[in-house]
Amino acid sequence: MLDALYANRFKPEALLEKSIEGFSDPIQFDEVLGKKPLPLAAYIEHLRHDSMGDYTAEKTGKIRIAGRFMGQRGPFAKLQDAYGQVQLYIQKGGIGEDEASIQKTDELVKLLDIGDYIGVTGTLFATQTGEITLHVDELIFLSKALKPLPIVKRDKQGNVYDAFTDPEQRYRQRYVDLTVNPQFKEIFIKRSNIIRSMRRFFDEQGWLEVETPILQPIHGGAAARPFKTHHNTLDMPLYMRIANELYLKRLIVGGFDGVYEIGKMFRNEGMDRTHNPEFTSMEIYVAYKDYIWMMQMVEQLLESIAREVNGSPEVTYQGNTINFEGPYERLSMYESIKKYTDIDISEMDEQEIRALCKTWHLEVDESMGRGKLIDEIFGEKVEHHLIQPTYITDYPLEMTPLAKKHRSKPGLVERFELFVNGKEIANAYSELNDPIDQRERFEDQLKLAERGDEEAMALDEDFLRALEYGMPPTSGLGIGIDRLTMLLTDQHSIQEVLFFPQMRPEGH
RNA sequence: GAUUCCGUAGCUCAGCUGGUAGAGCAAUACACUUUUAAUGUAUGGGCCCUGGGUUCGAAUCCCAGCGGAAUCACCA
Repeated sequence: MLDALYANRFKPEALLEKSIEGFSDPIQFDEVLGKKPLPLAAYIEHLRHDSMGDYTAEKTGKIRIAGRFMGQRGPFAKLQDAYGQVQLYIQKGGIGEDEASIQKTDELVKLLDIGDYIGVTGTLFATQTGEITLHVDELIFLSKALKPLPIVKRDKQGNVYDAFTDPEQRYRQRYVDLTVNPQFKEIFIKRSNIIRSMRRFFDEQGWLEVETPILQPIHGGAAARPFKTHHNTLDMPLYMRIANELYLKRLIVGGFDGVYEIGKMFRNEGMDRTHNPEFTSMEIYVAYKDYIWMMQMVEQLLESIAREVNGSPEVTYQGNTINFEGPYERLSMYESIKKYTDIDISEMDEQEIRALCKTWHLEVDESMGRGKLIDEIFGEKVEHHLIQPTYITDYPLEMTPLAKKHRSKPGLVERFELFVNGKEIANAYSELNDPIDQRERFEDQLKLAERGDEEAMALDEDFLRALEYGMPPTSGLGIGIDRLTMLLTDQHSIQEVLFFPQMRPEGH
């Protein structure tokens, strides 16, 4: 049952009567300037810059567009399509073939509400104030907005009135946010451009985009708590993937030179402004390469994305200017700790490092191995200093069960993480391809699990079997797409780069 | 999970030390057929998040719950 608001707004009998032509003879939107449908707002922008006002009817001909009616002031109305807003001139008593149709159109215009979809045909002209405007000579009703949109107004100084800003409503009703807040819509367009740009970069190298299982019997490849589900026919538990690394490596074993996957990962952990339970990652594995090669590849990749998406390798993020031009600073894990604390821990054993942590009042417990302790120090003392893109390399072996041992530094692995603005955005290894070593590393993880480390990695026998058939030397990389998007769009919160961030259900 | 702040009209918000609701925009009607957020006049519109408590009386004070935000914890 419609309440008073909607009954008042819908005026069903009246509208049906006025709009019958629109339903029976659906408008066909012409192809104009090779674009269909015509992005009129973009076209007008083009005319402003390139044609110096040559937007006469002779030049542009009749134009038909469709979109949302977004308010009226006298004979001037706004029509909004996917690309922006265009002013319409709707002259009372001036639209129609004969008296009857003129009257009908006038009545239809009076019944329009903000948000209604209409289609119009007309010619362009410039008003006294110079705004390029569509002089409407045909108008049909297409679809009704029963609920009123919150209308945001902006003046010439850029002041915003009556903004639709409540984050809860913006996220829950993203369709409204996208309709009335073009600045937030832009973020999502940019996100799409980032992914397209990345995909093109990889495709140009000849690497293959693949898809691997999201439902996995063993949740391998990372350390995190999974979402668990159940398959009825097989009557077995399945896990939503926390990573796809072990599957992509199986494909390298299968003979591909380079494979990558862009997709959702799922981690059953806390939510905050940089974590959502499902998030998008890009993982790539390239055969016959190592992590040194990968560092240089990442520099080229990020610089080219930044240039393509923002027009410059420099971006401003929360007041910091970040430059994605390579090469980036490279510091080993130990060097970085030495640089920011003046203490060299490279020769210390687990007990000494634990003692050091205690003098700094870091939260440590007996379940933490040497690797975790070092990670704790790094997170507390170093991470926040790394504003410009910086590679941290050569991690302690215990922290990284899937990376290859360092070619010259005992106890370390060939790994780097890329930090930007104090946050990790990429992680890469020279991949461990020795099945015997890999089995030992998994067994070390089991020991950590026995000590109470809930994130220790599970052993995957089939993955070991794949390695036993032989895997070429390979370098692998993962990039968090959401965090990269946050950086390139200057957003503080992951929710602003996800169309539908996870929320608690609305309850009453 | 902890702490702090917030929840009032479709939207943005005001409601002081308790006396049962206000503005602007949006909506409706009429007039105006024009401009560049905002024409005028009039009108309608509220389980003041939910449930308890204190009180003669609660949007306001107290408790619990629900939802959101920030910070912290967690998070390779």
